[in-house]
Amino acid sequence: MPPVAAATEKKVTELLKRQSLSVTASRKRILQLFLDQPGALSHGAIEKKVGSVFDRVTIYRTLQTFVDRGLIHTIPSADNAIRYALCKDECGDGHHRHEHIHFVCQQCHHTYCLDEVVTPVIRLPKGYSPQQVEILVQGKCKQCTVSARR
Amino acid sequence: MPPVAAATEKKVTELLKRQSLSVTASRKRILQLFLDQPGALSHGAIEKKVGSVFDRVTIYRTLQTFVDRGLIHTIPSADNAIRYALCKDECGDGHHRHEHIHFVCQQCHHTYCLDEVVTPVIRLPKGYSPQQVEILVQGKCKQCTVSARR
DNA sequence: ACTAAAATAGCAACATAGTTGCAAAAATCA
DNA sequence: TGATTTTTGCAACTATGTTGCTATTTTAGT
Repeated sequence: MPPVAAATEKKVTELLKRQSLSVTASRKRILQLFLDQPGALSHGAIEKKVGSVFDRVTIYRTLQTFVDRGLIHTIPSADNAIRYALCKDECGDGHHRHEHIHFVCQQCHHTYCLDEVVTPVIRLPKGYSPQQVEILVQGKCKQCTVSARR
Repeated sequence: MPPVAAATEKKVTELLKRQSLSVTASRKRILQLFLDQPGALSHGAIEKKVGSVFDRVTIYRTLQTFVDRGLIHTIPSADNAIRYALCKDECGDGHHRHEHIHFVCQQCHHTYCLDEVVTPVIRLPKGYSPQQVEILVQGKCKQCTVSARR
C-alpha cells in the first residue's frame, strides 16, 4: 500500500484559501503533487507530471507564488535544479522559518526534509552575521538502505 | 591597494602541472581568476570576465576538468547558479574532502569558503546513511558589515 | 628543435531552463 | 449574474548547458 493517501480536493482548496489565494485548477493540482508524496520536487519534475495540462510559465509562476506565500520553500542544490518542498505551519506570507535539514539521496536522487533533525548553531568568525543556515546532507535514504539489505 | 596580489603565471602553471593537466591559455587564465580573489565564482561570472577571449563551452569544460581533478569544488545554491571555489590540498583526482562551511552574503552576493569553521556532525534518524554534509550560511559578510558601520 | 600522437579549443547546432508582455479566460466579490 | 480582479496561455525572447566534429595546441619522444 502507498505510504501517503492522496490529498482530497477539499484539502488543497482549504490550504489555498487559508493563504487567500485564488483557487485555480493549476494551483490545486500542483499543491496536490506535493501532498501526494513525501519528498521535494523540482520545476522539471512537476513539468513532467503536469506539463501537458498546464503551461510551463504557469508552473513557474505558481511555484513562485507558493514560495512567496510560505506554502513551499526552496532547497539549494549542486546540480542546478532547485527543489521545492512543503512548509510547516510556521511559514507564512513573505517569511520562512525552517530549522530542519535536507537530505539528498545519491541513489534514488530524491530530496527529503528531515523535520526531526534540528540545524545546529554555527559559530562564525568575527564580522559575519548569520541570518539563515541551510544544511544539506547527501547519502543513502531510508528506502534505498532497506532495499539494499534485501 | 588591491587586497590580493595577482597570481603569477608561474604559479598557475605549477598548479596545473601538479594535476598533470595540459597547460593551456584558458586553464591558466581561469585558474588565475580564482587565485586573484577570495570568493567563489559562478560560470556566469567567469564568462563575463573572459567570455570574449574563450568560448563558453571551453569555460564549462575547464570548470568540469578542475572539479574532476580536485582543483575546485562546487557550492550549491538556491538561485540556480552553482559557484566554484578553490580546493585545499586535501582534494585530488576524483575525490574531494571538505570540512568547511560556505557563506553567502545577502548584500554583496559573494560566496566565501569559511575554512576555519568546521562542519558539525549531524545526527540522522535511523536508516539514513550520511556521506557528505554541506552547510550554507546566509547573512552579511565581513566587508559589508564593516562598510555599513562607517 | 622538430614531429607524431594526444589532448584541448572553438564552432555549430541543439536542448533545457527561465523571463516578460499581452490578450483571453477564469475566479472573486458585490 | 455581472463587473472587477486575478490568473492563464501564448509567443517571443534570453540565458544556461550539452554534444559532435574539426582545427589547433600541447605534449612527449627523438
